[in-house]
Amino acid sequence: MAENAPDSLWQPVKKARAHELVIEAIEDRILSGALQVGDALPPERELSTSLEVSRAGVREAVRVLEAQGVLRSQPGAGATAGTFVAALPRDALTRFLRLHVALSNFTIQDVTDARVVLERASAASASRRLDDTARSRMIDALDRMDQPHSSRDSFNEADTQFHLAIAEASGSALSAALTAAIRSAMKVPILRAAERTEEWPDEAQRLRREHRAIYAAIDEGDPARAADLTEVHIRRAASVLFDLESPDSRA
Amino acid sequence: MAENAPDSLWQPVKKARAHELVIEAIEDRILSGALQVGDALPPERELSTSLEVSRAGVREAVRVLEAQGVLRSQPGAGATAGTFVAALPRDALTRFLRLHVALSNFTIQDVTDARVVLERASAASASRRLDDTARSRMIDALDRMDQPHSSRDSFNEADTQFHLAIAEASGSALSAALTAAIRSAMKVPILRAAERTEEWPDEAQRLRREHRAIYAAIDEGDPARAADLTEVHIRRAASVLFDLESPDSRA
DNA sequence: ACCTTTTAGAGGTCTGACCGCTAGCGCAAT
DNA sequence: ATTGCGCTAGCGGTCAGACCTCTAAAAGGT
Repeated sequence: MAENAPDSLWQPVKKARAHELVIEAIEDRILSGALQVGDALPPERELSTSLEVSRAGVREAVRVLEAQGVLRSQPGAGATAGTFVAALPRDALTRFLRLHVALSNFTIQDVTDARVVLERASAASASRRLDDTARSRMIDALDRMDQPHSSRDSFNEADTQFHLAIAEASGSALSAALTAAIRSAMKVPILRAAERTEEWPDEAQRLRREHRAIYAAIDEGDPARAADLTEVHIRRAASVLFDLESPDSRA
Repeated sequence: MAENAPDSLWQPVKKARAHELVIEAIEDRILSGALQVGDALPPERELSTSLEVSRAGVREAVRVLEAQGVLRSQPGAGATAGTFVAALPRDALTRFLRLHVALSNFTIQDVTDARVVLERASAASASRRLDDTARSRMIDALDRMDQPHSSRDSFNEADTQFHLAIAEASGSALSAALTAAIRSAMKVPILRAAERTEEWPDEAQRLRREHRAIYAAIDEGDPARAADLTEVHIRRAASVLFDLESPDSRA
């Protein structure tokens, strides 16, 4: 037999930990369709005997899936108590991105690029399918940003809501979730940057104008202009707030 | 006092669970920059006494952050043992999306739309900055798809690698991570669909041609063509494999 | 100097107990 | 009949303590 086989053929034997096996067991049932949204899992004690791991192992697995928005646990009795399959990807994604941005796994430049890509598409798509609900959400956010005495915090909140409204009007749930998560994850860093910015009134005024222009393009059903204005807006704001250079524009 | 205040003012009192407080404590230190990649956390027993929760609570929190690629635990002794702040968002994102796609929180149509948005941008960006490493990765994947007797599984694997190589060549870490996670999350559903597809040899041949054409556009530095070919490729393949209609194209 | 053994301390696991919560039941007062 | 109350079963939430496995590094022998 060959003595010196390539290393790639001899990958390390994985010793799975108990809670990982539990996660896998639950994931398998989800991926196979045996578990769907709304379904209940067996009680923790029951699962722990069935899977032959301690209850702690089961609980660690449940915690992981709960944090990912896949499960939801509730104490108590009766039909509402127990652990259920859920569908709350939004907050989970936001927390995930916020942490990894803080860890600099993704730089401000990376995040800005991704925002441009996603929000160009959101703005263009929203231009084609704007309904009254979305329209009023955007106008509401714009109006709140117009409050002359609003704090940077509440301005930032309204700013976030404006971009979220566009994302959700785009009609693509995943793109919207990604856009929303990224903008939400950047909310605090943006606020921090705004607090450091001198000449904030001027900048706020500029942001108001840009937002109004984006809204006008969407409202008039002009996808190309909405996309371009969105890109310019995001890149300019990022460069002012975070002191970035504007890289080459993308397709 | 007002009796009928708006519900929004009376949000439910939240009862924080022990492990959530631990997560928050760790997150705060990460968001404030006190904990950075590579730093070690105190031992579990120490943390549990400091935070005044049981070790189980600490472990549940660590498990959650570990699953998100934020922490990494290792048993043993000395400098390598313990729990450390890590930076492995990739697998975490893939698992997250795979589960939520399976739960139909995101439909195939949603995922396809998001892929188009992200991969158009990746392809265009890669066209502007292709280096030899990326070039050889793409060619390698293309060659493996050319193996006449390759199984659908290995074809799918090479297909995934091709799209991954483009994403990573784009130079934007977050876009690349999102693209990679989405394509990886769709790997099994795509394989299942391919196994159901009749006339697979014809479809495989069509995919080979499309991939080669995309590579040619990238290699020649033609961002617009690379983006368009990528969109057509993704939408056509999705419509064949998953029986979708091609919606309106996006900007 | 080198190899082997020991050890300390980290995470990994399990057990069994107890606490807090709440739907549903039954009983009592209205 | 309706309302209100308290009880109870069974769920998740928490905890303490024990034991196991693993491994870098110290201790010791060759």
